[in-house]
Amino acid sequence: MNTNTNTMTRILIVDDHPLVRERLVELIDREPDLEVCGEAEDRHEALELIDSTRPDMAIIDLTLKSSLGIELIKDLQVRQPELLILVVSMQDEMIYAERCIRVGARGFITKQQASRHVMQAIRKVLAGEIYLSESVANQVVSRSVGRHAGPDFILSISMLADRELQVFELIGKGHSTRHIADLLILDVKTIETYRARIKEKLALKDSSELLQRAIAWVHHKAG
Amino acid sequence: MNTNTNTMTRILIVDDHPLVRERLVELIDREPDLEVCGEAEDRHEALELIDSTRPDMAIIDLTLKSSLGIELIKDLQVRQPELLILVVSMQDEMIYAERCIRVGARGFITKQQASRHVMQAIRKVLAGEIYLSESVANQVVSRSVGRHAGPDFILSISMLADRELQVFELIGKGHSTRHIADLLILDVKTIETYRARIKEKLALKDSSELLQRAIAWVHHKAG
DNA sequence: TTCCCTTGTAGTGTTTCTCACCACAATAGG
DNA sequence: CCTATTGTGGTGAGAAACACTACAAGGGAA
Repeated sequence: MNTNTNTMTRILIVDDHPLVRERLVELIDREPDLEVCGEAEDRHEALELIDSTRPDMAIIDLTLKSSLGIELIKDLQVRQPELLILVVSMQDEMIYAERCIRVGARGFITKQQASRHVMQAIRKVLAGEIYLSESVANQVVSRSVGRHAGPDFILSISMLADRELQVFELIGKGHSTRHIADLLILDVKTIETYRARIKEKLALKDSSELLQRAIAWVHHKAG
Repeated sequence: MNTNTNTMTRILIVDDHPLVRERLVELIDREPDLEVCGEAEDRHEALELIDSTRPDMAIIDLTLKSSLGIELIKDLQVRQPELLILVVSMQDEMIYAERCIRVGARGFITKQQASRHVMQAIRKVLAGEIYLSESVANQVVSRSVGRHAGPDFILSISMLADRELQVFELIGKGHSTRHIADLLILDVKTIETYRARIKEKLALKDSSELLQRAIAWVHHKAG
């Protein structure tokens, strides 16, 4: 532990994979101005450490054992609103990035990225900017080419009309078009129109992209 | 690189997470009698390195990008039958451990384990024994007793063949039949056969039941 | 108030997918 | 040794998705 503790940026690591934690600790501790002030494996430990160590930044794994990472982000934001949160995820699904940023994270990087990118992400977040890893950012770009999509891609789902959203959620639960039609007492053709409109609004190109988004959305809502 | 190369046990690491790879390299290289002879991110690199470096042991991440972990184990066994394989997984699902051991892996450990357990696993496998991490071994017990997530749900899924399970999981992530065929480099017709067999084994009557089960399964695994 | 855009609803015709069978070689299990 | 399972593909009929088109009702912008 460095003696100049008060001049250093203090970082808390929350990840349930020891190998990853250990490597992160090394990467951070060898920077002269950064230091790891704690390591947590789960939500409970994380909340305790956040209170006892008051870090400047937290690096959080999205997929912890018990509780969802997203909930943890929200909790941390409540306890310490000025905390900078960088999410490290195993999945490069852009949905997760959206969700994380929406609830207050300042960066999103996947574990597929080289460690120098991890450090870049840390630096960028510390500098007050938002960091998105390239694969995620590319998806964002390719999506905002669509004419409906503005810079507020994060809110894109809120652009859906009521019926569209209803259908979207049923899709995400794995229901077929026919089944949805039966449930809503509408013609199959009508549901097909909704599917088409949803795809257009969310700039999705085929039905599996639609399905994936819908699954992720339902998953998200369910917590 | 140590000069006594020929007296050392050479290990190949296959994992698509740089942070994990780097940490494994450190752990291994600081042992006097072990050395890392290569690192691979995917199946292709792994097969190349196995031929060019002829390692004594391979440490393999089960969940590579396109979830071909099990297939990779089989391939490696074919190319170099005397190769000792230790599987490192993010999931502690017993099903995977079973399958891995069945196709020739000599050990199964999760990334939730502390790094000293990783080294224990390496040593045990090198000594010719089979290593299973505790959490996995515990699941064997709790599976015959516990009932939280519906044991027959899991049991029935464990009746799926390797390829069937792969396809099942990809379905649950929302991929289309065509996309799955592309990912696994198989004919669409082959995937259709797997779909049919999965439906039969799990007693599902149509594709949306299949989809719903698959989504639920992926969800279940992801927590 | 007029006009355009969005929403809710549905039809037509073409392409793509699903499904119920079939096939066959290689193992695994008994 | 024999049978069931697994991994891989094929055929043809029927179902579903897709790309358009249509049209009435409502909501704002001009």
